[in-house]
Amino acid sequence: MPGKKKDLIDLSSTLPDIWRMLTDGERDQLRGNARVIHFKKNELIYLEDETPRDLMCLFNGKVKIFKSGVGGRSQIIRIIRPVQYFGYRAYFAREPYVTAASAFESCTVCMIPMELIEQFLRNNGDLALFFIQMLSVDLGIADQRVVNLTQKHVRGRLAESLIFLKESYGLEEDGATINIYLAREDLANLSNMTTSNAIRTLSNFVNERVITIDGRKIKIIDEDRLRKISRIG
Amino acid sequence: MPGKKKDLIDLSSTLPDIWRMLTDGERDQLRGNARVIHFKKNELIYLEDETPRDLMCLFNGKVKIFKSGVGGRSQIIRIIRPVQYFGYRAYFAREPYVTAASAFESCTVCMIPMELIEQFLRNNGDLALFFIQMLSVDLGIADQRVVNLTQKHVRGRLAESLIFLKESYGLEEDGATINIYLAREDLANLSNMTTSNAIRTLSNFVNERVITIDGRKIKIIDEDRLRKISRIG
DNA sequence: ATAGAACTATGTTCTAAAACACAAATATAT
DNA sequence: ATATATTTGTGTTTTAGAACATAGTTCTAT
Repeated sequence: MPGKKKDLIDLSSTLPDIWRMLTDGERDQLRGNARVIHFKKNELIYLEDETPRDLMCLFNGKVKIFKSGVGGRSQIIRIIRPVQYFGYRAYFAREPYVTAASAFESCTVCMIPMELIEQFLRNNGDLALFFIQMLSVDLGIADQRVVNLTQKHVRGRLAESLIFLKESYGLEEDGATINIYLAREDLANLSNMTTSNAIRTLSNFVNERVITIDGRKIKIIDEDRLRKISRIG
Repeated sequence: MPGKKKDLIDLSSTLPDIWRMLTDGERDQLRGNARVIHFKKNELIYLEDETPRDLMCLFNGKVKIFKSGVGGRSQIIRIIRPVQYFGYRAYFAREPYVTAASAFESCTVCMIPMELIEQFLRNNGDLALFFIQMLSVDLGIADQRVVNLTQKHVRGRLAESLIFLKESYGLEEDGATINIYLAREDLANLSNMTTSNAIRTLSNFVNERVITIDGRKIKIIDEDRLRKISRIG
């Protein structure tokens, strides 16, 4: 069916890790079952308690994975950048989603039925190891995050988030501005604090000449100091 | 070599999940490479920053996985009961350990070289899925734990830990006493609070007739109320 | 272009939990 | 058995950060 949107995507270049590990037959199956879906800014990609069906691969845009906790307070659990996979954990655990995902900004996501992936990796040790490694890395990060979010003070947590955002999404052409446009509320939910505290602490960082802010654009002036603030908590 | 300690252990009954999935040849290899090691109470099993080498399976006893955070403050990340596997995450992530493990009480651990396990699961989809599922479940728990530890108040966190200990290690013959003998400090490190607060909050629970305490023995009197305290935070 | 909503900023008050201090009770070692 | 260390229990003080209040600012939609 020439002309169908999914045929226009070159999966071999957009799904680099997985594509490389597949046989020709598996690649055909993947081509026939992958869907590419576009999400607008702030649109929900999946919801807590839903049944997981697809492996998702973020082609472009930015995604947050979050959880609503006590009194509906939201906590951002992790953020996704291109090209990263997400949405597969709950399927493998045979559970409904315990998190939700939404688009920070408009983005393109490739959806591949998890049944297909499971079938592939049962006979493909490399692919199995690929998922085992991703899960293992994420679990290590989650363990670290428990300690950081519970033991560091507000300044340390915010500094850590800024560094984390920089390392995840990089800098703009000026080599200083963090390449993401986040509301203070999202910054707060990422760092486990109230919006007021995120705002106040950002101002403090500005006064201390560690960063500058221009609306939502954050420029890192003194990364060493920021890292030190993050480290000492 | 009859008489060697490792030959005395019947791996088919002590490693139920993995054993079931192996071929006869793999079972022979496993028998030849598995070691059984005994740890005394409070002995360290592995340390943060060490290189992971073995898959560990707890045959009996109780183990804590913990991390030292800001100012050396320790946080218990998860606890292991027989028969559970641990120690494999860091190997799969190709990282040094980010946690340490020690014996709550004297225990027996079976060590299997990770190289062997990796080799097995490359050709064994069921075994690969077994590890994928364990990691996926643990990652879901870690995500939930981030929210619980950061958003719940002291009472909610302690109530949650008590229920968690009960569900992990069960009750003694009286059907009420939690089957683990923990110092208040460990209870605090599990629940992200100071020892004083663990002691004080335990006393409060006693006054409210939710539990009774006799030294380190904790008896759950009103589990419904305890669950409610945990839920509302 | 303008109204309404959402976001940002800052000051003030309040509270949960940490920090500290000390005594009593237990455990451990010699 | 006795001394020493560790753990438990409680009261007091201090503080980080939440909650609340209010105003200015910037989006967004029609």
